[in-house]
Amino acid sequence: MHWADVEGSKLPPEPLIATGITPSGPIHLGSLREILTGDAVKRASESGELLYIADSIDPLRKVYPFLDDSYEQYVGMPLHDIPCPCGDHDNYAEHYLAPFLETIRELGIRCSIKYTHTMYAEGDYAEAAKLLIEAREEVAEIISKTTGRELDDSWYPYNPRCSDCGKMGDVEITSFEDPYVGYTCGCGHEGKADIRTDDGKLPWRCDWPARWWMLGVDCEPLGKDHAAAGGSWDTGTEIIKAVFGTPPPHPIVYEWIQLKGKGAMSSSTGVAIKGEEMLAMVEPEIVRFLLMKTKPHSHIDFDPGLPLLDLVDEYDTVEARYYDGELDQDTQRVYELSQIQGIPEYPPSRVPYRHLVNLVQIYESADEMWEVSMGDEVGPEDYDLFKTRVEGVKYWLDEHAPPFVKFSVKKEMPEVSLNDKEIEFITRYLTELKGSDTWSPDSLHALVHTVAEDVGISKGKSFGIFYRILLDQKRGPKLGRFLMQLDREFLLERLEEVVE
RNA sequence: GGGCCUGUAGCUCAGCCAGGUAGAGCGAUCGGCUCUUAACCGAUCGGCCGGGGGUUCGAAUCCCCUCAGGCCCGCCA
Repeated sequence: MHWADVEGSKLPPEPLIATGITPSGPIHLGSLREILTGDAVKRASESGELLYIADSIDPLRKVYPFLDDSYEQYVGMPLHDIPCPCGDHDNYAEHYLAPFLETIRELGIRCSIKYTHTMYAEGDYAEAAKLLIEAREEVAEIISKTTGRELDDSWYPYNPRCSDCGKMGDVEITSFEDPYVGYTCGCGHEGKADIRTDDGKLPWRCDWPARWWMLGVDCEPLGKDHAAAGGSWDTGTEIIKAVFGTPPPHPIVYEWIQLKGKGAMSSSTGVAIKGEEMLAMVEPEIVRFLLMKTKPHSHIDFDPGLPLLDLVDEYDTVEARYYDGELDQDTQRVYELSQIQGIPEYPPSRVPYRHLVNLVQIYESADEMWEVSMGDEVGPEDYDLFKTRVEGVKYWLDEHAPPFVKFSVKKEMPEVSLNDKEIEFITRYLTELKGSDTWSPDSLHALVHTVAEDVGISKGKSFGIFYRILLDQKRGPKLGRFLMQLDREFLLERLEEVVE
């Protein structure tokens, strides 16, 4: 059974599946795994609901490397109250969230979205905050017991926000008279915060169980950081039982995604591929496929270079076999869970990504490529699919392709000096070419061998001549297919030019 | 100090949860035309399933121990 079905079968009917993120930086493929895991389980469990919580009231912790120094003044303020880095969004949180929300929409994820700053402002946390503060000694004991961390008597499970400087970092609570906590801030201000509002927030270790309780969360995918012993999962489960008297949700722990050779993806280190960058390279189904085929607890080494092509090929193969009914049950399920909305009635025809890597470098427009590719396998109804993939290949070539796959067909004959043998080779090749009206990648390829044999020139050299006169490079893509992809007239003219 | 994950063919991995004759893709080799760098088809080669012990009629699979690698927590989230 597929992992999503296994997890789904453990949940009650109509489960509420919750996940979330603190939008403090670019949201990458690793974070995508969290919501996609939730989405898979939601699909596996009938009539489940998926909830995505953006922790927009969480304060900015520090000036991350991707921020400029002016953000120093906002450290300690809720993300929702910090200006947008680019100026186009309402605030800091929205700046990072907006492209991500667009990405998950394109991935076919249907979920409701909540922002913690509105949840606090609207009083959703009022009851939970009260219960937690009243039980603060017990909560403190749970936290210190499971983390080994010392919490003194003045500790409260509540972080007020200074009404004067707007920051949460340096505030100490001095009293509690329901519903107000009195505090003094490092800025010198003394005030009180209404725990029924967004005057402050619960610390994460308490916020999390509070959500579970008040929303009735049945299942939550969580990163391995939370799951480690003494982590927030351990304290959260204890707190929800002790303070709220309800059981914790069913956890699904997922592993990190590593960027091959660069370590774990992380927004703060910049080692990451953003969700929208993934979609710029490959179809959304393929992003889903990567995560659906891998069990959440296995880590993924993602390599956006040449191995990306293997992933795309694998998807194409699985897709073709799906419609041929040749897949085992799990792989079949992987394919289904990779779809954006429903299973296409007919198998989509996809021009191989590797093939397009050449075409994109030969032709200017997608239409030209389309004409060259139109064959038995590709019908007009697949044009949109084709265009999307062409765009993806272009992006991949610009951003992630290794240098040796890149080339450009020279419109003018490059300056090359060919010796008599080489010119003789091309002359013979051209004559043979003109005499044959059935060109195929194989025949063009084989012709190199026979002509080279006749002329008495080495095979390696003879292949090289083509790359020199067409690309001004010593090497290039597989020759037979490559020559077929070129415009026929253009190829003949270039060869004529060599002969002259 | 603690936790999780991984270790199966040259490489990437599936199979483990519900024990029953070790699998796929890639690579390699050979053939398909004298076949190149990244093509296609067919075939072949290839593994005491990290090591040790236990449970069992039977273990890659379950249990214990051990070795190796990776990551995370013990600030914050």
